Amino acid sequence: MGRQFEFNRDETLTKAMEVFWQKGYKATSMKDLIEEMGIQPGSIYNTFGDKHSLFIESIKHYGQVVTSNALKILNAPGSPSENIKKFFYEMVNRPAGKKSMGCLIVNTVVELAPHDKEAAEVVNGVLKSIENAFFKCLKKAQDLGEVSSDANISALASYFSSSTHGLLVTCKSEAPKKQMQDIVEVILSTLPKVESRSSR
Amino acid sequence: MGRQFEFNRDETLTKAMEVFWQKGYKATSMKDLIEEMGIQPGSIYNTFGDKHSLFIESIKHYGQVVTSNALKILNAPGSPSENIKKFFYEMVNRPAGKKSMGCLIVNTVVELAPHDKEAAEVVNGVLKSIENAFFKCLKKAQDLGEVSSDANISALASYFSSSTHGLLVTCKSEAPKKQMQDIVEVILSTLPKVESRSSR
DNA sequence: ACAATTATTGAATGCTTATTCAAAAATAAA
DNA sequence: TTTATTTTTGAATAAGCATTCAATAATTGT
Repeated sequence: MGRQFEFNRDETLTKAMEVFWQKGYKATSMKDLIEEMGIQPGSIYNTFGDKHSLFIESIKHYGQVVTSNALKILNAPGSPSENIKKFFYEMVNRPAGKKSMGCLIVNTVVELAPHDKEAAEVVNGVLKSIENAFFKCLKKAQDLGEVSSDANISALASYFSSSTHGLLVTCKSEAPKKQMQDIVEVILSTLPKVESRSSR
Repeated sequence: MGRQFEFNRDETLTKAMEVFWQKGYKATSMKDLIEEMGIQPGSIYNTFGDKHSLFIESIKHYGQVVTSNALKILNAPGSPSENIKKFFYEMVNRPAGKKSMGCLIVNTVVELAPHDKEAAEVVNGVLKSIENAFFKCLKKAQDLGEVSSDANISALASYFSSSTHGLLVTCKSEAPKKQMQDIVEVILSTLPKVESRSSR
């Protein structure tokens, strides 16, 4: 009963997420959001609450997408250390346009986390999930004998997570693809090779 | 001739730099700057130009400090690979208060570089200087036989730079010191040990 | 057809922002 | 002491900001 919505909630949320991703929280104005989401202020406030609530929902949504994507790669059947390699090579092969955008989670850690407890909780949760996925993947690798049984896989999981952050910052600073590939090669050299292919 | 300045230019610039470092560019208001720098708007505009010019000068100043500090460590006499280790252990042992502030250069890469050409030029210059310091340090290590002569030291330099970014993001996300140490251990495992001390 | 309910609209709100400027204060030269 | 020069002050400005709300439009149940 009553008038029905003219817009799709998920679609407009995705639009908002993209604006925040591209411009950051503070640099995104309600005017930007109104234009990109294609709805009027009243509809935004009625549906998502204020700007901050909309941002929190945006990073939660982004977090879900990025987490499920990471899990899909790291939990894929077959060699777990090959899956970790795929994870990093996928990062290097991102579409050029999205490179300067980095990752909304990492961007939020840098821009907001220290002063915004609510945002910090969300992004720390996402980071913990992905680090945990690395850990489980390494555990499996260890069980299969791909990784030495006395390796500190907890440390390795933290390292891969941190290395991901590093790549996402590096790719925002005009680094050429070749350089990104070089970095990934070194990151992965901390893992024993499954098959001895090509490089150095 | 004429009235003389009542404040010290460098001191107020340092104050401004600290505010930008802590809060970011967009989240820092002129009111914040007026309070922290301890001078009135007219004096700021008269001395530094507008907010953006003051920011550019702030990141240039920060860049000089951080670059000279990195060079001091990496170019120190003695073993170059030991110097690289010191560089990373120094990062882990930063005062706790400054951890959530990360690094103004990395913060700027994430917040502004993609949309602010002038800021991008400054920070990319700083990053290039530090990566180059890593390269020269690795070259010296190679000449001394501390690093294998067929190692790709250009790739390693990019890797150490990217790893630094990663650590500076990780430390902004409430990561405990132990975890930071673990990560550094793995980062440094890509370097051959000079002396075989403790950990693997 | 009417009443009740709910979404949409966009102008209006009041607050914050960066920036300017005229007046006042301090200094140095004449 | 007066004049010229330069800095300081802080109120004033105008633009931009997030947010609200009364009016309007669309829909459903009676």
